[in-house]
Amino acid sequence: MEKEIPKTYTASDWEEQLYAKWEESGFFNPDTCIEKGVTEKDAPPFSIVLPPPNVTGTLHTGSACMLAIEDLIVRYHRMKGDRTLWIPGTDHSAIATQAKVERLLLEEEGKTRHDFSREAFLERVQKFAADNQERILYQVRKLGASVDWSRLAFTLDEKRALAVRTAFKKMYEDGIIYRGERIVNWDPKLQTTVSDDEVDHREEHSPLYYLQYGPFVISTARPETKFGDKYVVVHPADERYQAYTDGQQIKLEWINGPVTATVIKDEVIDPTFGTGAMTITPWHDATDFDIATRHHLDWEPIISEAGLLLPVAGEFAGMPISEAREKIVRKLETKGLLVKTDDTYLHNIAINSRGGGIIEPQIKKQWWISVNKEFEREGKIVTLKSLMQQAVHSKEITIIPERFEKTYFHWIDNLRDWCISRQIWYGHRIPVWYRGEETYCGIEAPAGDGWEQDPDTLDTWFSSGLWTFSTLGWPAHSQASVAGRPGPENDFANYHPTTLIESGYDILFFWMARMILMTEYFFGKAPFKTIYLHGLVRDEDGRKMSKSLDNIIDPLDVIAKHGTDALRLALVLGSTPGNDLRLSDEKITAMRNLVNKLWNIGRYISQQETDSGEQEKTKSDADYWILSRLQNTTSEVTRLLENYQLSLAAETLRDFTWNQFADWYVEVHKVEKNDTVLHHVFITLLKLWHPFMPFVTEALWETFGHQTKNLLMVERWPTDQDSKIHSSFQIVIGLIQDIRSIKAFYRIDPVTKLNLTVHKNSQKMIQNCAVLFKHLARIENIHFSEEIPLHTVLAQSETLQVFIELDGVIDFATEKKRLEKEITTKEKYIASLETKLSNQNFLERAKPDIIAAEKEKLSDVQEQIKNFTKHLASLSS
RNA sequence: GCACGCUUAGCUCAGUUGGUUAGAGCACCUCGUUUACACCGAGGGGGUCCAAGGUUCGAGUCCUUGAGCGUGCACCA
Repeated sequence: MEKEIPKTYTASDWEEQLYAKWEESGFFNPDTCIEKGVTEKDAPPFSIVLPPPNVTGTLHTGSACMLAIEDLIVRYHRMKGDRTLWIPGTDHSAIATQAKVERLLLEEEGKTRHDFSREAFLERVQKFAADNQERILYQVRKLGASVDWSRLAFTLDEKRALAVRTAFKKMYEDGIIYRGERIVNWDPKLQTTVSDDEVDHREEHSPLYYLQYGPFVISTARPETKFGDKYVVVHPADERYQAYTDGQQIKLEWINGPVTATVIKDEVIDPTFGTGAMTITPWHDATDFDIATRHHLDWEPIISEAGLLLPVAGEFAGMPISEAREKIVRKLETKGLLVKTDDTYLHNIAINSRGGGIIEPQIKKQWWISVNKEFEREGKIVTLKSLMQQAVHSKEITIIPERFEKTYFHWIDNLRDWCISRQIWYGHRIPVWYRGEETYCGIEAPAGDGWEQDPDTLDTWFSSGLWTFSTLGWPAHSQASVAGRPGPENDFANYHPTTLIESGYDILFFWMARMILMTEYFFGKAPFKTIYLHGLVRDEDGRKMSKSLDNIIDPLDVIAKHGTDALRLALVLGSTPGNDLRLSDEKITAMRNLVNKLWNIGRYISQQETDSGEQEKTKSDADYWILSRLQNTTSEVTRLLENYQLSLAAETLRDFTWNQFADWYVEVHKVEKNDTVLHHVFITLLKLWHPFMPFVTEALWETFGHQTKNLLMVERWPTDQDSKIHSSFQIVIGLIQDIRSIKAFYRIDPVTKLNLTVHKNSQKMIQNCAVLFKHLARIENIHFSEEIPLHTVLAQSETLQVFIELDGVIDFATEKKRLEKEITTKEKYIASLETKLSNQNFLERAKPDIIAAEKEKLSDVQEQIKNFTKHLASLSS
């Protein structure tokens, strides 16, 4: 090669142009692969959707982890010859995006959304989303993701809007979606409801007040909600309150004057908490709401949606909660109603996890998906809950790691109806119109005058729940799509249901569960076969990355410094599904070194004279050895990838690349010069590595592969031949290592060449590779003899023995000690093997191959110890 | 409260039907610039696999209990 190849691989010199080449080739699109003959028309499909990143977010290490894993799997399947489709997209993330834009408007222009018309505000949000989308998609490219850009989707685009409205309409007509007045999680800050799953809990100390409520003492952490309380609830079996009967009315003095309280007996009360008596505020507490519903009690609002006290609070009306609480407590105190205050009380406050405020439960009329409504499915009565359970229970879906199945079932057990309406503006509008008493649900607005559309929008996860099929042409093309025909209009038939979904375990409920719900409901099947959950990426101290800790690792910084391949490997190697992983500089550096190692193997190969006219050389022991190792590696890596054991696959490859190929075979090649084998192993290795480190392998392929014009990306995945190759070279390696070790032990300069004698019994094995052996072990002369010279040092590997001539160089007293120590170690081992093999139970119950292996071990060690002993004796003579 | 996970070499972690004398990377020690690579090479030290019981011929791996750390869900008057 004329081209000067740099000693180190500089990722930034390659990555951009390589990605451009891949993209231009069209091979990210399975239709192009079929068209160009890379993939068979009837090859098995492999489809996966990219978990759509938040359109206004930035790519974090978690997304990088996701992209690394998915691209790895996708590239493997594409090379394997599967019809591989990976659909990219972004999510409008309704609340998160709107909240962000609102914050920016306030900061930059001092305006709120109410300073705009709904349309004008949405225009601003859409512009912001569009601008940001470009950035996030650029980042996806930087990671090397081989997604089919021609099928790019957005959860809020036209096609998805049609899917959303179609889905809503069907569920509405089936009565699965209903409108109902129930208690909801209300965020006073963002002025919207959120679902149960979007609520985070934070522990907080707040005073627990004990208040005199007529003859009862009740406790509360929220005195500001107590104005309307006219029910006092006790456990029916609580003896302290036996004197009071259910429904009994009691007149008593309360915050703003006399009230009539009614006694309610309900088993939900925990008699051991506080005094065992409590008053209820059904409008602002879910448990209270349940009690009120059960006993048909009245309810009224105390706090407005803006978080201010209502007229029922009398003199406190109009105050925000924070201000009112203290004043109310003071008034209760002066009235003598405050019994005591417990300052040690710890309770959870609910927060909107989407950057919102403290949740204030309210009763509101909202849209819901009923998860418990029974309906008929193939002659059976089912519910959405049971369908979701069945999908995993029947193993139609496998979750990796398996333990998340339990978490999933537990979540479903606690699942309540899903509140899907939001009061924010950004999102899919609820496709329902009202006119007087009439309600209309449809894809389009109804004909006629006077119809008003529901102002609410849908929970962003409603549209995400449809993602696996809304991206595959449903509903526009799903009916007419034909399996086996190319083109996006046939995607539904070709690729639905998808093969795999991959994401962090933190969105198992938000997203996976909802996709299962939707797909099971609409199609009676699961949206994917396998769920692969990766862990959270943490900093090197194991902390979650966050802005406040200032410990965020930006994937783009890592890429700029060490390259995408190094980053991807750092996220894949040494990590297991479902377990968090720590990302450290050391780890990324180590991976960069691995990338560079492969690069330098390529560099070595490029410097060899490739004499194409030369006849293929006869294969040596070492050649057979590396070929058999390659074969093992190929089959092992393939097996591991099929089982989604990505880290082990990478580790297997690293071991082969570095410890077998680079450390031994490249050194062999310097002597034996078998270019054909060297090249073959390297080329195969590039293919095997490609899914893990796509850039450097493609770069090497381009530079050194040159026997084909194709991109490595669409080369065929290597298969292992059936023929088993045998080679004794591994034993020679062991011998060389033993010789080196002996040299180091005696502090002999490694460069020093030694002479040795080989017993006739081992002659053949050494002679087969004599030149090579001499070079690698630094041997000057080899004598073959039945007579072993006196005063030598024994080096052995399995049955192979050589005698190093070191008379006059070393102290044989030391050598005796060394041998004695070796013998002692081995004797211990023999003892443990003998114990095992003399155990009748072991012989009767262990599998025969295990017993045979143990016996072989024993005889091997016995042989070695015999050699040592014999040699020790010769030293003494 | 219910559930799940982690605890293996100084550090970070692998170890998938229980079966080589328990592994890797980094770090450490000794030696080395041999023309692929010092982002390197050769050699080496280092572990009662959290504890205690149990099942088994055999346990890092399975069961029970406990400890420490972490996570999810529920409750929270």
